[in-house]
Amino acid sequence: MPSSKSDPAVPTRRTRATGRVTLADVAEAAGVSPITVSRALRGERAVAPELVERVQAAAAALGYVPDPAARALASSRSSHVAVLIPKLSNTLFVELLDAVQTSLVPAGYQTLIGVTHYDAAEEEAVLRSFLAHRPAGLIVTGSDRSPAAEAMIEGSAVPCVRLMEVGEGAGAYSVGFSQKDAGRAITRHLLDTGRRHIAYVAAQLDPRTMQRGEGYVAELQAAGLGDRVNQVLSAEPSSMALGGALLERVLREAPQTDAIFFCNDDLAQGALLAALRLGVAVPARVAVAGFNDLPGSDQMVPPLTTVATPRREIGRQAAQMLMQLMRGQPVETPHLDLGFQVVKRASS
Amino acid sequence: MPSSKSDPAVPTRRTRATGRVTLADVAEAAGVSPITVSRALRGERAVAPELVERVQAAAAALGYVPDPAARALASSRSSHVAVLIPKLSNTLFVELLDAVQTSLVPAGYQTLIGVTHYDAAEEEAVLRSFLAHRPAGLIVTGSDRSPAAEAMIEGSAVPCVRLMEVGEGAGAYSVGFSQKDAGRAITRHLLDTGRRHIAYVAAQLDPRTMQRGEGYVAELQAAGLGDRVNQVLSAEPSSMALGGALLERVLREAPQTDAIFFCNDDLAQGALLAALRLGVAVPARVAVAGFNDLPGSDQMVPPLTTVATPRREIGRQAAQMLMQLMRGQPVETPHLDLGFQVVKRASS
DNA sequence: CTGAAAGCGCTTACAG
DNA sequence: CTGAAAGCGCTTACAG
Repeated sequence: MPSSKSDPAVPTRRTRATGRVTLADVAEAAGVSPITVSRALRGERAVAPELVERVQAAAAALGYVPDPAARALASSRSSHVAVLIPKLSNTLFVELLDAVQTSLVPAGYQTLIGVTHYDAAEEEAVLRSFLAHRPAGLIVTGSDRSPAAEAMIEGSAVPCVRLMEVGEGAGAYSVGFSQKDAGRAITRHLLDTGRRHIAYVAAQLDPRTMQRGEGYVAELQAAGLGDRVNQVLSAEPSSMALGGALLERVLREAPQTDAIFFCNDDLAQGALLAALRLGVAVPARVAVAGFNDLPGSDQMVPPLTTVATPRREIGRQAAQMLMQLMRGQPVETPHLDLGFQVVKRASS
Repeated sequence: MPSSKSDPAVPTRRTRATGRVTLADVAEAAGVSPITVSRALRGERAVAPELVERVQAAAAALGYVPDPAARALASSRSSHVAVLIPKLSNTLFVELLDAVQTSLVPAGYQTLIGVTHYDAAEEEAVLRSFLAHRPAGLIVTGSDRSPAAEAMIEGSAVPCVRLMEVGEGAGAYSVGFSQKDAGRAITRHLLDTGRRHIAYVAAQLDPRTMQRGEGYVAELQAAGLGDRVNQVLSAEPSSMALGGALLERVLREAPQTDAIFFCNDDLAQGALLAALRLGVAVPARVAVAGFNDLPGSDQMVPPLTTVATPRREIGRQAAQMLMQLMRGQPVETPHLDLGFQVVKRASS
């Protein structure tokens, strides 16, 4: 029979027992105080090895799982890491996210994903909501945000690592590569193969896209072809269909074009398929290069020349860096440049 | 000058002031008790309209943001919704996730994303960790999980909606469509165009893939072609490159094949590109059909015949259903079948 | 190295 | 319709 509250044989229990195994339960089982359990389980030193063992055994036996909410409330630090990315429709960001998550989850952090849609107001709203969770860390894409958003990040004092760009203007900690240098490198490759009328075709127009364009311009100028600069910029979201349309447009409006550098592989893939449909010979009539080396680029007909970007490694290293910051450990290389690789395939 | 703790003019503050604006601050500003603020802000009835207004004004003026951890601890329900998907490398799941998130975030829920990699042990680990957060709701993909995982879901009493499959065996609540019927429909389309040697080529081999295969078999049998069944199953992860390789293999091992139904568009896209490379005429020599209508399928050469699946709508509706469950509201259609659409393009 | 006390910022359950 | 009390399950800060 269930014992009533007035039953004197039953020790007084917390009124709102949730049935959950708590620190106190483990403490009782191990014969120590709750605070000792807390310290032992968190691996805080200053606990006798013997007690640590006893506590761990008791915790395992009871199936104890710490309550993240209680922990967050008491310590004013949650186990959440907030990750802000512009879009889920770009494979690049999904892979970045996947890599970050793969590193963080085994270490006991929960990833909170915020999609900003390249919109400052949305980013601020997401940030506000996330910071209320007192995340232990923050990972954001690039360094292009509103002053208000920057202020929120600064004001929160939450460790923050920025992805994809590197160095000056990329906050205190960043992992990425030089977008401009990458734009230069692929442009140089096209020049090296004899192309002289090279267009840069971009969509979405985020800061990284523009930086690649700057690299393209710089390289043309260095080659004495500054007057040949032809940037075709579309603010529309990037897609394969758009890439095809832009190829057509460039060949119509600037028929002398003999090479196109697309800011992202989805555009370039779409352009290659459109070229097949239209009977435009690639690379004979026009060379095509992309950026990022996304899935499928090596399968195209012809295979797509592109710039391979180390996004998985960027995600992994950013997670490592953030974990060091969250633990209060020093970071030896606050701006980590992981480089890039020009991948020469048959489209150029 | 900063007032010292012993300064008698300073009212005693909580020792560990975090600087955060709390319920108590709002209560003081509004001249009511904290509990009234709590109720007013949560929109609980039984608060005088005038007070609600006063409280909201005070909260806005102070920039009050509720602490999710405190809320979770006190109510033993967090604002988290855990979403379990097999992989981030399949666009299908990313779009599902995006749709779920787009619906949930504006309603004040935080999405916790768990990637299971089609691995039972990983799924159990993720589930264990997520359930410790006492999520308000749970969204999982399909109904293929270990008894241990099912038991954890049941035992947690957290409302759960399953995605992509529908009806019997798909738990208490599901949003999706009949994978088997979709497999039948695309097979019938191939039969209708005169094909008689149709192969079903699948990778990854999750339950949904197998259900599509059952539909393929059923439709062939219904057409009196039960002896023509040719299922080529690869446990490898799905990819465009694999699709190309499987096309080659099928045409080599079963040269009489005049149509291939691939379980996912990435395989089919890879097959179409391989066909271009190899000079295999599609659809003249062999018709190709895919599944899901992923980005790019309409751009292929020739454009890919496939089955359009309403994954965004599935994500959206699942989120709506879950919100009703989390609010304790009744759900009129616990198994929501959103159907599918055969998209006839030039590859068949 | 260990612990008793207090508190994190909310909500629940009980009164009135 | 409103509130005082207690408590959610941890960690911090202070002692010893």
